[in-house]
Amino acid sequence: MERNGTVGKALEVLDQVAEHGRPVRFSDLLKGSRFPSATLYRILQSLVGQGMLSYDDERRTYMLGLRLVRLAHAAWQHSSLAPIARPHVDALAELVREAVHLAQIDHGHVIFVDKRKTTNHFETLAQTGLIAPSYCTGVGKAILAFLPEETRSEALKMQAFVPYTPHTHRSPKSLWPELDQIRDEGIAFDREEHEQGIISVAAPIIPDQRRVLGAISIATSTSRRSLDELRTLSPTLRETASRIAAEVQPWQFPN
Amino acid sequence: MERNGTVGKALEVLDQVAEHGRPVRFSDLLKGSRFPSATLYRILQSLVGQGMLSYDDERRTYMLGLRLVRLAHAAWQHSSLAPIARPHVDALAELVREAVHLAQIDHGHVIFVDKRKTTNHFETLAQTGLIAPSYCTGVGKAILAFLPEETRSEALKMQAFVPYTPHTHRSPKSLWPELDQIRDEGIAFDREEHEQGIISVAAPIIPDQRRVLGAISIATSTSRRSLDELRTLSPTLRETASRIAAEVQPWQFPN
DNA sequence: TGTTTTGATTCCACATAATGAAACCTAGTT
DNA sequence: AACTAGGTTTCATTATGTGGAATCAAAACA
Repeated sequence: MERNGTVGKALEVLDQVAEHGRPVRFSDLLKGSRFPSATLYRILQSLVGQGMLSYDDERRTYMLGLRLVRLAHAAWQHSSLAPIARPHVDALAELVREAVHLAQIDHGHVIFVDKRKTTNHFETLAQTGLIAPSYCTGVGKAILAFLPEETRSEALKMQAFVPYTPHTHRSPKSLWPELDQIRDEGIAFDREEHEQGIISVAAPIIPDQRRVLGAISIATSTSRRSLDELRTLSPTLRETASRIAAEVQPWQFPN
Repeated sequence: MERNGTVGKALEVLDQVAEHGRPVRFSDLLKGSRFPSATLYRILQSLVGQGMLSYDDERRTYMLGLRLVRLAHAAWQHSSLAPIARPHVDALAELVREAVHLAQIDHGHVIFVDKRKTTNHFETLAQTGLIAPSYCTGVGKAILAFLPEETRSEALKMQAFVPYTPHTHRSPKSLWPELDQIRDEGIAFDREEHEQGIISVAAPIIPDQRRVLGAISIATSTSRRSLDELRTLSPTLRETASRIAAEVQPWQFPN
């Protein structure tokens, strides 16, 4: 058995419910679970009792509970860049009239913590709380490039290198040189690597010269702007990134 | 000791971290905790190991982890009205040019799952997940009124009846008749009961004639609109509520 | 520099809470 | 009435969590 305790098991079940995405019945969960019936049952009871899951008595289904939404409110407010960066993200989106994304990294994966869209004409996959791979997104590469050596190798090991488009990196081999270049320039590009027709520029957010906390990007579609047009926005983007970094710094030291 | 198991204890600690809102040190948590040092320590380790908390090695502080944000994203997507209601909320906000709130109820408390403000377009997502009392908010009363007898009494028991303003209900006694009236009219008003100068109209969202899933409201300040002006918006509001309800219905039945 | 204080982490004997096979419900079929 | 599938409870067993006390680490002090 693995190295996780009781809470690990409970969270495993919670994840399982989350993956399903719709109300799930007990037996459906049982099928995909390594726990025996009785154990799974008690874990579910426990989670429902705690408000992490909600149980529909009539349909006998489980869904994620609202306590999670409440906790997330706190998480978003306190443990991410988002509330600090918000006005800057707004201002940038207003200025460039393109989608602006704010992301952090977690266990090698990009997690979008905020986004601003000025036009409804196209949809990017990015939504708040959504996970994306780091090896094929602007924000992902921007963060990877500035991660300390060891953490970066760790993160790269976790990448699946799924070839989403013809432009997607297929292996760490081809990604490494680009990361070096990104570190030199302070700017990363997504050249339709995650989604056909979607490109972006991204800049890392580095408050104390040592740790990269996240990244901010401007994303658009190839039909609206070219990669070179995006490049001209990079000074503005970098400016915004450093403003956010400056505001994060004092906040990092409590008291 | 209480009726919660190991996961309950872990979640209690998680809540404690969430309440603090800033990175917290071990000793700060210890002060406000009923657990002895060693126990608290292991719970924290466990939560960090699971990614529910993140630990800053340098500053020795704990914050809410990104796994929580990810889970919450799923929770918001799947177990709330918000994604379904979103276009309707948008349209209504655009039409009436006032703040529109979407809320659900959980353990007697209102939880805002979406809000749209047309005037100054920030603070939107920031407030998603916020908790408010149900006895003194428009959405809260709209939901309470249509809850089944038993659930309603349960919920009312949990209300603290804090007198936020001179207009706030002080006890269930005065609230009951209003709830009856709301049930008749299908519309609830917040007459500066939660915040001085803030008023709202709210309509419940009832998909299957039996269960109220949430409520939608239009909120404004007394300086912008009078209560009577708000009342004229109630047909529009009710219309939006029933449109949302209609879309929720098929979604409720999986497969 | 050495010493004390405070905060964080580990130990270990012990108690509790989780486990899972099997028995038991319960509602919907045949 | 007998069957069945999905869900819930029992209970002896054991893994896990517990917390007082000891230890370690790092500031604050002398």
